[in-house]
Amino acid sequence: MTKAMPRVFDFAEAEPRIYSWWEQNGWFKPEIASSQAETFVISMPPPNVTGALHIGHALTASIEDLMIRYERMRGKAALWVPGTDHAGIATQLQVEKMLREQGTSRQEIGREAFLAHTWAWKEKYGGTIQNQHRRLGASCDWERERFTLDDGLSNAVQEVFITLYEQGLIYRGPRLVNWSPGLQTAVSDLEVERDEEQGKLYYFRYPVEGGEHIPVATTRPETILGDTAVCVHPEDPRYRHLIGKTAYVPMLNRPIPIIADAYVDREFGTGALKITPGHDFNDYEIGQRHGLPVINVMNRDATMNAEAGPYTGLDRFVCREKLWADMEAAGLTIKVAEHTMIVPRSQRGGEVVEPLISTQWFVRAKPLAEKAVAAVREGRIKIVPERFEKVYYHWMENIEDWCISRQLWWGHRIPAWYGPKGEVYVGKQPPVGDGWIPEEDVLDTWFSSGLWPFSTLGWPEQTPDLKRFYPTSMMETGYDILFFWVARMIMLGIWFTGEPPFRTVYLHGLVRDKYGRKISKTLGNTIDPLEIMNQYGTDPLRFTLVTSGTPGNDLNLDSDRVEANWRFVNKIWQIGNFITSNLDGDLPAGLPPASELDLPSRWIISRLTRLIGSVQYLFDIYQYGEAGRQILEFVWSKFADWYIEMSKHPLYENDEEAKTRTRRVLVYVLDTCLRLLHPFMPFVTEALWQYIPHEGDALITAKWPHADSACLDERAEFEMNLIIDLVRGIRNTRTEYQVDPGHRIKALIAPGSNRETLEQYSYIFARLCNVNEIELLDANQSAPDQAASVITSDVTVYLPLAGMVDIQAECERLRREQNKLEEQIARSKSKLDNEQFVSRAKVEVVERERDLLNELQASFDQIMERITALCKE
RNA sequence: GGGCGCAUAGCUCAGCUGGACAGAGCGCACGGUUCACAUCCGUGAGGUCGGGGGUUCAAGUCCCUCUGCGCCCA
Repeated sequence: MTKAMPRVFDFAEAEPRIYSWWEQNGWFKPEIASSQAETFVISMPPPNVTGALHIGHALTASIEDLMIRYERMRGKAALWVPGTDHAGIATQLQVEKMLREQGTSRQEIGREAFLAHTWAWKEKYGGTIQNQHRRLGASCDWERERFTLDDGLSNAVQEVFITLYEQGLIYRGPRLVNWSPGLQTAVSDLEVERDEEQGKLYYFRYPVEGGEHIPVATTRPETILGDTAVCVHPEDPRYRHLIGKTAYVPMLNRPIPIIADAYVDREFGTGALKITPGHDFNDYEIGQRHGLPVINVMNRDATMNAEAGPYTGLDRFVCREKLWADMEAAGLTIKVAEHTMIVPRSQRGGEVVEPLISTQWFVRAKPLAEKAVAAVREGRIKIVPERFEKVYYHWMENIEDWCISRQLWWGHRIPAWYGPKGEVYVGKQPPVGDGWIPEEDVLDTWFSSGLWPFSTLGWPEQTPDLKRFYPTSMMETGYDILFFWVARMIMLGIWFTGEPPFRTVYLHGLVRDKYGRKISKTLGNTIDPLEIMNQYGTDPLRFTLVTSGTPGNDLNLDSDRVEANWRFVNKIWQIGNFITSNLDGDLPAGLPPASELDLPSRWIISRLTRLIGSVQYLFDIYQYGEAGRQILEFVWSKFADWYIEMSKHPLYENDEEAKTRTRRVLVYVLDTCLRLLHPFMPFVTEALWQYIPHEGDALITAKWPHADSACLDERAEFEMNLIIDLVRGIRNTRTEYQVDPGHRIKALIAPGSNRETLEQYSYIFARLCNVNEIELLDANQSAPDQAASVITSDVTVYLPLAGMVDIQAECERLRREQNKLEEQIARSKSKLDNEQFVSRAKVEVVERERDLLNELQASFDQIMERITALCKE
């Protein structure tokens, strides 16, 4: 006996209840599968521990949960490892902001107190995002949750650092790095964004010995103070005579050489280049080639240092103005021109990043990258969509050393010590003896997240989890962190475990607003997933996120679609309502034998079987969105609109066996649809499944459907298509003749070759197009003149609409139909007359075309017969 | 400079391995209180699939090229 269902799906009530029921039963754990089961493992991209859920997380979680639920239903030991990231810069900024509001600063309270504050902050806000993932229905194994600063993971970080150092792959040294003056730390190349901006190009005259001048242009005049050469093209006739002479740095009068290098672009600016190895990456290289000294003129806060002479202490931009004004006064300036240039800005703070000489720790990336490239080339890692493989190769093959030290406090402290004589020691513990000072810097957050797939499973310990679940199966994340994260996981994973950390990389796009604009706080177009879930529930949000786009491409999120999918959720619920309210007592599980089934049942089962096959194919090629759309189409436009409507006939008649058969089909189809939909919409499907007859405890652990080709029934599909076409034709005709929808009409059917079927299933017309009286005509019987006709294949339905049918109008209608058919027949015939088509196209295609032509021909004959009988010239 | 993506109905998007008439949702027009659902049902209007060329018996779908928009790398 089934329980009565509530009339509407109360997601606010159901979601938390169902989620904790799942969780408490341990169904999120891989242990529910047998110990021999194949594994399927995803490491969740760890969100910022103190962050809040945004729409991008919702997309990530929706896709990953879909994958996990699908594989779990397929019987795999599915493990989704959740966790969070300490997000060094972001979190430190949050806490510093708080301290500022309290009137203090991290410098004031010191490192230890600051870290205590940050841990407290993490404890306070750390749970937020996990709970928000619960709201999304994420079926991850919370008992295996990890945090990048956990002891185990910190140990992994140290292990990796020390090993790489011992292998000579980590080194420390002064180098030109990207310095973020606002954050007061070095950042990696990836953390610098380069955008075109409108700036100025300053032209000025560089004094040369002997009273000559050489014109030079720069976008950053303040760096003049750090120039150590002027460089010209060796073949530039304008300046050739100056090569080897001495120039003098403006305002400082420091002598520097004029050198020649083919790097100089003679077309740009004045064709002469000032060289500042201490503040420009290209100049640094030129400086190396020519053995030029490196002069650093800036402090870490981007004020000028003592090397700047009279400008010492000025901010870099103030210095720029002041220096230029002084040069102008000294008659050294030429002009200032508008200029579009590339400005490097900090990804985080947005301020202009300064190339600065600084002693930092680096990873020599090339050896790691080589293995990482090979893994993808050899197919041990597959990237979906495939086009990203090219992007990956390009980056990996041109990889630069990775600056991994950060002048922050929140993060993994670099395991290094400096001895009293300036020695460097790398290890977990300081060496014995006095005077060893620990390294102050911490590691780039991505260094620890680069270990995520194996550090979360216990590495470097050979834990049972590591043995069973590593390598993981799927890395699902946004394409925007392909380099930041995915590439580094691959490099470090292979280097340290000897295996790629995952088999497949699936990259999704960015969520944008409905007009395709990037989501940003300043634009005010942020989409809060929590707001959407409050309004519509989780399922519509998830379904929308998964079905609105295609892999690897950005998706424009339109709230109208969420609303439409909310209606879909209701539709499913109402289908359940209908079916459960029409059940009575126990129902045998499964389907009755096909031989006992009526035409609509054989048809819906055949269509459902095709759907399952199609969904399987689409899942196999990661086309989840299309799969979801097809399921929706089936549920709404096949099952609800047709089968359920037709099922009312047996359900409301008195044949108990027919009733039972229909109920079994209804339950079977609904059950299968719920299984197919569960990975997309876990809550409503589970909630509803509990109301229908089922075996097993929960849908979350139910078996994924497979297509049984024995259920395909082409004949049934043909016959149902015919009936559906006729029903549609009758509906059209009724509308065209403006027959009141409530008005029941009579139909005379000339059944052609389908007499038996139409006789048996004439109730469908009664039910679906309000025809109350049906008469099947014999071959020799003629139809009344006062009737509209609906023609499909060799069947004609006459609707004697007394007083409504104007014969002339009907003839016009028929002639329009005739013309249309003639066109179609001509098109079809010309194809079949084409020898090339018949000989080269696949047999099925040719056969289908022949069938089509036969159908068209039959309709055409019918229509001509009617025209002859009815229409006089 | 190199690479990539997108361009399909008024709007937002599908269309996977090329195969009759090009699809959905929303919007629009018309009509519907019958026992799952007005969070619904029925009917309809609306598209030279960005332009051009090519491959093929067959192209929105593959190739080339041009235009526009966006992204990544340098």
